[in-house]
Amino acid sequence: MPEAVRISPRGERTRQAILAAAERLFAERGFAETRLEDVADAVEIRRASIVYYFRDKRELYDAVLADVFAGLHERIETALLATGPLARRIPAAAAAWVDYVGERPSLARLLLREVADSGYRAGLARDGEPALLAHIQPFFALAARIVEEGEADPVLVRAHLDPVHVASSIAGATVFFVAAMPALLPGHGFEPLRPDQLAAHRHQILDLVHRLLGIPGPSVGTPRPRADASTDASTDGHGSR
Amino acid sequence: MPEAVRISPRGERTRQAILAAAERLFAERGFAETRLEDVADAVEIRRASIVYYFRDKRELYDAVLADVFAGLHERIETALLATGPLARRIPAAAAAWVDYVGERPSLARLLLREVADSGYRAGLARDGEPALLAHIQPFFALAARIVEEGEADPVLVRAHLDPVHVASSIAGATVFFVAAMPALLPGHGFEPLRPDQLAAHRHQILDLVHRLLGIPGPSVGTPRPRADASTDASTDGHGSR
DNA sequence: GTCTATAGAGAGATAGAC
DNA sequence: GTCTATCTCTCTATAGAC
Repeated sequence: MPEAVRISPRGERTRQAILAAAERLFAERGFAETRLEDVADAVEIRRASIVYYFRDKRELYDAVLADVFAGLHERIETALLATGPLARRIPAAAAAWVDYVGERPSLARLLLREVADSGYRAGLARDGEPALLAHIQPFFALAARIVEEGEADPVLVRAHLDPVHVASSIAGATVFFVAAMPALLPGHGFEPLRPDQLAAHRHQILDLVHRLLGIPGPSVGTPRPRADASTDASTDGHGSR
Repeated sequence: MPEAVRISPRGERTRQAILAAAERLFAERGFAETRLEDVADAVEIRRASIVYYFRDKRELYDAVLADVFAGLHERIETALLATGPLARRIPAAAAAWVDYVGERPSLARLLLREVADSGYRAGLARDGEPALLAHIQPFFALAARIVEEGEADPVLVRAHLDPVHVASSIAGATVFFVAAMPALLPGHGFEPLRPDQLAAHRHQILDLVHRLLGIPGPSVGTPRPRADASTDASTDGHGSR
């Protein structure tokens, strides 16, 4: 249902600014705790103007989720549908996941919240449908393709794993890594988004994936998963948002 | 600061009932979305009566967190301070973690939410201090003891891992496993709390821990991490809350 | 201990001017 | 497109009777 609201260049900029501000605030505070007033302030417009672009708060939130998940899907899809054996494409997809979360850490918190909300309550889109599900569906379509392909792949058959189990472990580990670190070690200078620390995490995840697939991974001879604050920042300085 | 409010036997029962109902609702819906009215309804009292036991909503929430985390701490502490080599106690602690989450799944969602909230916003106790931190502190004390002990332990020294990294991966994986499964596969009969599925997850986690410690784990010769809905429920029937 | 009743703040939605 | 003004509802917190 493409909203028929055509938008001028200026309007498009405003719309994007609203989306960006909302993404950050919804991620940091959650749906209920986020005030439209604060979103408006961040964009330096008035609250009522938001309604011009998004019917109501829920629609704005859904637009944010759609945006964030679409970006992720694109990355994962690219990795999974590339050429080459599954045993390479699957780790590539895991790496793409980690990198995307690093670039767009809002995703980590939004996902954390959506998962926490899931199953019961009010996290429902306008039509009373669970919000997360709609945005996750494309990933299942992807997964189904891969599983099908995997049934003819000796590596996958041998590993004989439960994709949901695997995906949920990876997702949980990364999302916790990004969001929980600064939380639990305030003042320790922890920066999970710093390129070197993110790389360490990526390494750990890849290691796990390879192990689950039962194929030799990057860990061979490289015992490096150590990422405390004392790591020398010889890489560079940015990596935050 | 022990509240000086002495409570009669009847009062104690009411208090516990409020705590239990609040735990479930805060976990399912989050702090902001939970109505004290709903808590009262669940206990079959009137909203105003809650105030007799808990000054306000925030205090009730903090009491819930304190209760849940205290229970966890007890389990982990027991496992970690037992006798025997660290290489056995650490996996035991991981298993205790998984089992506790299985018994008290509220913890998974509460933790998910607290982590998502962390860093920025309003998840602050009365004194303006981050809520999570206070309840997590005892775990750090524990961790510090173990790290100190580990410095003299050849196994630990060799593995040379970052405890925070490890703990966050394990926590993330389990919590996602418990909360994300039913969310992402509604209607698939997924029951992460079912004993057999929980056992499969515990196995996966232990495997990971052993691998990280660089010692032989339970995985040797037992390729069993498969936990889809088709698993025959030959164990038993309960395991839900 | 538990209740009824009410006060009071907050925040989303809407109407309509510019 | 963006604003001001206002309406209305929801929910917490409080006062005080039983």
